[in-house]
Parts: sequence; C-alpha cells; structure tokens
Amino acid sequence: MTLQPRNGRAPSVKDVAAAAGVSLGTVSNVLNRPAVVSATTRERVERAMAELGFVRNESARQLRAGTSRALAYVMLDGGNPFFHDVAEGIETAAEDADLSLFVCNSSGRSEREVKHIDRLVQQRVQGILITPVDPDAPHLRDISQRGIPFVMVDRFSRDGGHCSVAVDDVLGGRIAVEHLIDRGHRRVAFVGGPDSIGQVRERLQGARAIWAEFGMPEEDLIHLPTEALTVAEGRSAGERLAGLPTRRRPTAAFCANDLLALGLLQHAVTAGLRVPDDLAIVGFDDIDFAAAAAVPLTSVRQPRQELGRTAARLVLDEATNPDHTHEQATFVPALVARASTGTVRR
Amino acid sequence: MTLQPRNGRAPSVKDVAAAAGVSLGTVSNVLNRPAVVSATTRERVERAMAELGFVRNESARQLRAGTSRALAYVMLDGGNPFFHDVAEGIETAAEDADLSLFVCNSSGRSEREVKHIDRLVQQRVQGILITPVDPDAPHLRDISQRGIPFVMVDRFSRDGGHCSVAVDDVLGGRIAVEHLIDRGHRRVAFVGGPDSIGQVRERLQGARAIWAEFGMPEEDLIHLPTEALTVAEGRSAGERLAGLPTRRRPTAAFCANDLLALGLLQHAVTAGLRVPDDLAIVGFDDIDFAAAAAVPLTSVRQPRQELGRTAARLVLDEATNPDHTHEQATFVPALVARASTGTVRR
DNA sequence: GCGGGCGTTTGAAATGTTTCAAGAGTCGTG
DNA sequence: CACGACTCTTGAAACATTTCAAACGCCCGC
Repeated sequence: MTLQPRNGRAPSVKDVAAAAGVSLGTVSNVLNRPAVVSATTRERVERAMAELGFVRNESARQLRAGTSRALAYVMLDGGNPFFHDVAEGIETAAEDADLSLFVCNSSGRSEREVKHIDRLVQQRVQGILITPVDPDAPHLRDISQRGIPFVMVDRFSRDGGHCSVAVDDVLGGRIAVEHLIDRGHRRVAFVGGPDSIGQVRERLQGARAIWAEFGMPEEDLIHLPTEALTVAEGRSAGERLAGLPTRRRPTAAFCANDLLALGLLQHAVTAGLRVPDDLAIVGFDDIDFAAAAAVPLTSVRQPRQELGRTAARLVLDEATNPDHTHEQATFVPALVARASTGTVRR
Repeated sequence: MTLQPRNGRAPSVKDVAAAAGVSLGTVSNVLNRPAVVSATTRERVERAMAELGFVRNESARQLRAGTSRALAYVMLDGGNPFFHDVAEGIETAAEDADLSLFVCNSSGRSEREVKHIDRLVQQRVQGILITPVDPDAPHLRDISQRGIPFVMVDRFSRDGGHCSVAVDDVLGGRIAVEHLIDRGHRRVAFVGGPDSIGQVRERLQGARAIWAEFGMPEEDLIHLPTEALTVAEGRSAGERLAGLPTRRRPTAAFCANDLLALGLLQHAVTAGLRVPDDLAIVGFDDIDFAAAAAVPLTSVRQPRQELGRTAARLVLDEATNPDHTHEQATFVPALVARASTGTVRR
C-alpha cells in the first residue's frame, strides 16, 4: 500500500469511486455487502481503496445509522484493579457483538461522572454501564428517560427502573465472618466505611447477622469505620486496632475490600504482628494483588469478569430486544481461603 | 426539564429551531457563538432545548468538523497500575484542552493493538498515544504516514519519525544497583525478561555498567530471566533464586518492574526469608502497590502522571502547531528507598 | 427622506456514509 | 425475436451539524 501524498483531506468513498471508475453506491456495497458486487468490480474497488489508503469515516457512518457502534463503561475508581477486571469482562462481550468499548473513570467524583455521561450521550453510544458514585443521583435517572440502555454495575437499583448486576453483599459478609468463626476467632473487627456506600452497609449487615446466629456477643464484633476503601485507610484502621486494650483487641479483621485489607496487612507486618497468628485478615473482591500479597490474602471472591460480561449482555438486550424487561442479576460470592486466615486457632 | 415522550428520534437542532420559532443557523449560533445572538432569542432557544431535552449529535458535528474532539491512549497492560497512572496524566491534559480520552488496552497482544488502532483511525481521533507491543511494528509507521499525530509512551522511537516520552532506563538501572552496592551488597540478581523488551535490556545494561564501574566481578551480577513482567514470574524467579547454591546466592535482587518485585517478595516471605536482611529487593516504576506491600518496596520511580501529561502535550502540539518538530522527551528516574532495602549490610 | 452602518438572523451548502428504488445489461426460454 | 428473470450498478435522498455570505430591520446622521 502506497499512501497517496496527503493533500489535506482523507480520501472518501467518492474518491475511491472515482479512482475505480464506479459509483458511490458500489463502493459502499463493497464495504457492506461484498456478496452483491461482481468479483472483478470488487477487486478493482479494493485496489483503489488500498492505493488511496481509504479508511471509513466512522462519524459519517454513525450519523447515517443514528447510533454509534460502541458501549461505554464509567468506572468508579480506576486505581482499584477490581474495576479494571470488570471492564475486561465487558470488553469481551462488546467484542463479541462487534462493538467498541469506551472506558471512562469518574475517580469517585460526581462532577466527572456527569461530564463523562454528557459526552457519551452526545456520542450516541448504544448503551451505558456504570458503577456510580451515588446510585440515586438524578442524572442517572435521566439516562434511562432518554431511552438509552443503561445498566448499573456492582450496585443495585433501588427501584427497578433499570438493570443491575452485583454480588450478594450480605451473603459475602456472612461467609467471610463465618469463615473466621470457623477458624476459632471470637473477637472480630469489621473494617470499612463510609456508611454512605451501600455495599459497606450490606457486608457489615451480613457479618452481624451470622455473628448473631452463632450466638456471639454483639460487642465482640467491632466496627472500625474508614473514610474510604483505600490502602491508606486500611493502615490507619490498623493503628486504631493496635490502640485497643488487649482484652478488647480482635484476633481477626474482615475488611470491606482488598485495598483496606492490604493496608491493614502492611500495618500489621510493620508492627511486628504475625498474620494470621496474631491477626487474621479477610478481604473482599479477590483482586489479583490479594493473592500476590506477602501473606496471601483470604478474600471473598466476586466474579469480576462475569459481572462485566453479564452487564454487557443486559445492556445489549435492552438495546436490541424490543420486549426487554429490567433484571437485577445477583451473583453469589465465594470465599477463597489463603494464608492470611491459615490456621485454626487453638 | 420535562423530557418529551420519545417518539423514536432524538430531537435535532431543526426541532429546536421549530420549537423556538427561529432558524437552524440561530440555534447553532446559540450553541457555538452565544455572544452574537440577542439575549431574548438566546433565552427562547435555550428554553426550547431544555424542553425538548436536546443533546448535540457529536457524529454530525465531527463529520462537519472533519475531526473528532478526542485523543486516544492504547495501553500495553491494563492489569499493571503503572499504565493506569499514565492514562490519568494524559486525561488531565486532555481535559485542559477540552478533549475526551479513549482508553484502550492491547493486553500485550499485537492483534488487539491493531484492531484498536483501526477503530481509532476510523473515528478520526485527533491523536494517538500508545505504549506498543513492539515499537518497530509496521502498523505504527502507518499512523504517522496517515498524518495522524502520534506519540510513543514509555518507549523510544528508534528513528525519530515521531515523538516519544520515556524515562532514562539505563540510568534507572544504574541508580537501582548503585543503591544496592551502597547498602553493602556484593552479589546481586537482575530479575527480568524477555529480552525483546527494550526497557528490560536497558535497565540491565545500566545495572551492568555501574556494577563494572565499581569494579565488581561480572559473574556476581546474576541475570534471572523471566518470560513476562508479572507477579507470577516474580515468584518463579524467587524459586530459581532459592535453588542457587549458597555461595552463589545473591543477597539482593533488582527487578525490572514492581510486579516482578512483588512476586519475588511474596516468594521470599513464604520461604521464610527475611526482607531485607536475607534478601533485599528493588523494583521499578514505583506503583502504589509497591509502597503498599507488607514490606514496602524500594523502587525506581517513574513520573507516571507527568509522562502522560507530557505525551498529551506533544500530541496536541503535533495536532495544532504547523511547525511542530518531533521530540524525544526523557525523564530522569529517582530512587525511592523503603524497607525492602532498609539496612546497610554488615 | 435617504444612504450607511450595525447588530441580528437567515438559508443554503457542505461534510461522508448508507440505503433503496430504479435502471442497465445479459442470458435463456418460449 | 420478444419477454421475463436475474445480476449488477447507479443516483438521489437522508442523517445533524456548522459555516458563511447575504439579507434584514433599525437607527443615526446628513
């Protein structure tokens, strides 16, 4: 392929048609319905395209079609590998449907989220997947009202006005704490916050439920609140934990996500505590870095890629199936036991 | 804003014009040159837009303009937080220029890279930033030949045919190993591979250079090759390291990136080695998880966000400045000493 | 009362693609 | 030889926006 000298403008179908001595429509047919055009013509057109270095103009195509060939995912925190894995799941599904995926990152900031959404609506994307800063924000409502297929990822819809995909967080909290009780722990910390995050509330709720079911005293499940779900907050929780009087100090901690757990682990190791002997730790999400930690972390696994794939499936169904009905897909989390809760306590 | 019942089509400027009783051109003026239209008309048009829930159709806009209002970054490995940080830097610069950023991920697979690039060219993005699988791949050459602004990120251009942004990897290798020599280590492993990755070669080259300058015997800098720059490969390198006869066993390891270092750290801890006393570890990149490790990792810091910002600046210069000249921006890496190389050896 | 200038609005053209009804050409059959 | 059937190609319309020259209305000054 010898690219023509750029005389300023990219070659269009018109140029190709002229070069091949055929009409506009024929070039378009070569592009979209190669079967209907004769072999010789097709070949001639294809040669012309190669010589000119023709590339379809996607804007024009979209304009005509009325919609773009793309989905979008607005993730909550690009720094958390969890969301990257979800995005990867979405992308595989998008690829199967021959769509591109635009990945945006709100970084937990509502105004960025709004900005991204505005852009995506302007682009006329086929559907929007989002893990929102606030699941009840009014600008989310607008998306559905516009008729744009819309799925909430890793959050639940309060009102069923759209699809959502998430894991049963209450159950996740239960199995994490049940595992710790199994291992012989009788005083456990729940590390997580802020309360405004629904999942934190639900994981704690599950933890409390199972704790009560085992007949353990309420005050022995200690809530250490955090301001965010970050490594730094995990460290700070570790300090507070170490500051507790010995008889009140938990022998295990259940963290609302793996970043917190990694931070807590770091603090524990630095402080000379042995994990799991002095302090057992359970995380949530089972990101790759959990398994990769110096003391591999026990974690409540979310099917991250599958979450993404399902979300993409739902949004595509909404986009193409006229009698689509909204669906709240719930996945079952699973405990992955590793060294950080390794031994049964004496 | 009361959204009109969706009669199938999104409202266009034409609809707005009709609703406001003005012409097409006026609506466009309200959108693009609000100053030239009278206050009363503007208000009327704006009300109409709000009532109809009008949203600009970006495709049509792009078609007219001939180019999209977006940049793109094709990253090499979405699973490595390093690239996420670079992307964030790019995004801030893009935002300042009021452009969107499309983030794509080749996952180290050449065919995905090609696919992404094809799509981006079709979208007529203003410029492409890329950390390529292979910096010499012919499809990269085509991008520039098409006249699309193009910058290589974290890789160097061999021939100066385009801009690039990277860190001085040879220097990075030097300062890592100098640090270890300083700390009293006399037998050091270099963990990294495959050799096809230029940066691995250069980091090793720097390591060897400083090693020779200090007059250390060549055979005491031991190359432990890996198949990829991943945590798993780091672990496997750890096993091989442990398998060496005691007198040949290094007291420190310099890893070609932080993922390897984390894997190596994990293996060491599992094997009961004390870090840094039995084995000191230096990583490269200084991703957040390096600082968050149970034994915080010493690492060679790359200015990740700045790398991204600069790359975006360069691509924008190429896009807008008629007498742009290609530039190879080089950043100076810096050692961040942490606990994993903590003590001076007796 | 008329021309000039100013601020505002208009209408048409242009962007690149796809679609689709209609046309052209060819071949075989009655 | 005429007609229908079939294959292939054509040309025009449509998509939603922006731009820009031209028109419009109005006031001012002469």
